[in-house]
Parts: sequence; C-alpha cells; structure tokens
Amino acid sequence: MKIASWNVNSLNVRLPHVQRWCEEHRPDVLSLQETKLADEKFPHEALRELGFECAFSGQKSYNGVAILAREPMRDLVKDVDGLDDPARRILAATVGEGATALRIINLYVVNGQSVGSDKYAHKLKWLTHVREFLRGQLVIHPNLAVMGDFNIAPEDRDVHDPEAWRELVLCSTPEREALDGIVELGFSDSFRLFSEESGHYSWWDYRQGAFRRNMGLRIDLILVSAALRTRLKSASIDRTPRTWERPSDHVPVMIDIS
DNA sequence: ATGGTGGGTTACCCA
Repeated sequence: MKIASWNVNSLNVRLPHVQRWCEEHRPDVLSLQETKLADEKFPHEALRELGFECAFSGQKSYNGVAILAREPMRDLVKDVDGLDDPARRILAATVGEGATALRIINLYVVNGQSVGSDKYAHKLKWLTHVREFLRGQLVIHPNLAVMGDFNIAPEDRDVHDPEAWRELVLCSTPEREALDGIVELGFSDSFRLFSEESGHYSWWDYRQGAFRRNMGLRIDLILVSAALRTRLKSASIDRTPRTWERPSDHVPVMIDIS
C-alpha cells in the first residue's frame, strides 16, 4: 500500500502533474497541500476518473488540503480544539475498514515567515495545539500516519547549507523542538528509517536555480505511529516532478506499507 | 546586494 504527500502549490495549475504522477506511481492515498481552491472549485471529477475518492478542506487563494484515496473515507476532521484558525491547513480521515483501517492526518504547517515575527509566534502556538490533537488521535487510531508540509527541517542533515540556515525560519531550534515534541508522542520520521545521509530534500526555492544546485530542505515528512512502523517497507522522495515543466516547488514524499 | 521566482489576485498578498 503506497501513501504519499505532496505540496502542489495550486492544484489548479498542478492537476496535470498530479494526474501524471498518480498514473506512474499508483498511490493508494495521496495527501495534498496548498490546493489554493475553494471547495466548490475542487476538481473531484478529474480525480474520480483517476480512481480516487476525495476529501478536501479548501479556501480561495491560500492554503487548502485534500486527501485522495482509493477507498471511501470517514470521520473527517478539519479543525482542532484551541485553534481559532480560518486557514484550511488540517484534514484527518480514516481510510479502509477493520484491522487494516488507516488514520491519515494531512498537515500544511504554518510557514512562519521569519524568526521573531507574529507569524512565527503563530506557527509555534499552532504546533502546540496540533500536538495535543495528535496525542488524542494516537489513542483512538493506532495505525496513524501524519504527513504533509511541516515547514520545518528536522535536523542539519536535512538542510543543504546548515550554517547559512542557522536559526532561520524552517530550521530554528524552537521549531525543531516543536516538531520533536510531536514525534515524541510516538512517531517515527519514516524517511530516516531507510536513509541516514544528507542531500535528500523535498523543497527547493524557485529562485537562483536552487533545484539545479540541490540547494534544498527536507520539510515534507511522513510520520508513522509505532504500529504502522512495523508494517513499513520503504520511504522515499521522488525528485522527478521538479524536472517537469512548470513544477511545484515541492516534490512528493511516499511510503510503502504491508 | 534585500535582489531573485512563482503561485495567487489586481495586494502594504503568500510562499
């Protein structure tokens, strides 16, 4: 069973990429971030033709998350206790039935703009509330995967130039501690169970030829619960869509579970 | 040196 996550930076623009990638990789579940579409504009017909059920929580212009799945989804959650946030950044859904049912939580974490800004403070507060939500979800749903654009590079080995990024937004110590606090609830960063080395990134700035020079960050993650970890067969990042015409600045990350 | 690119909308926008 393949589960993937991709910040598409406008599903309207990137729908052909999603179609192409899904035809090539056949994911069973795909979480999308930054769809930037109001729900009434969501392209569910095109995605149904690809074989997916769709759950989505969108808004015009900014943010927006969706989960595509081969099987019907239930128990959707779009808001979290304590977060009075109109931005559509969270979508939880249960895929499948019985013992193999899987809880998917799709996050588009607040970017935070710059260390010390109001948006940065909001990011840290947002992560605190999301952590409490995840703590509760983990109790109810042992087979849990939390994925998305975390807008945090977990460690220096996830950063192309750690010294240049030292204590900047996406890499600062308080952000990493907030992420650690989530992981310590009982998750594993799936990618790091299979690959230890640096140089593997999921996002490259559009500017200054950053992708060509591999000046990236690994900020798109799939966290798996302990129960799911025992079923994990692989975890990877697919750089190829970044080479396609008019790409997202992020690429898909994925796991394979038994 | 505050650039540069690419979404979105037509903005003191967001990444």
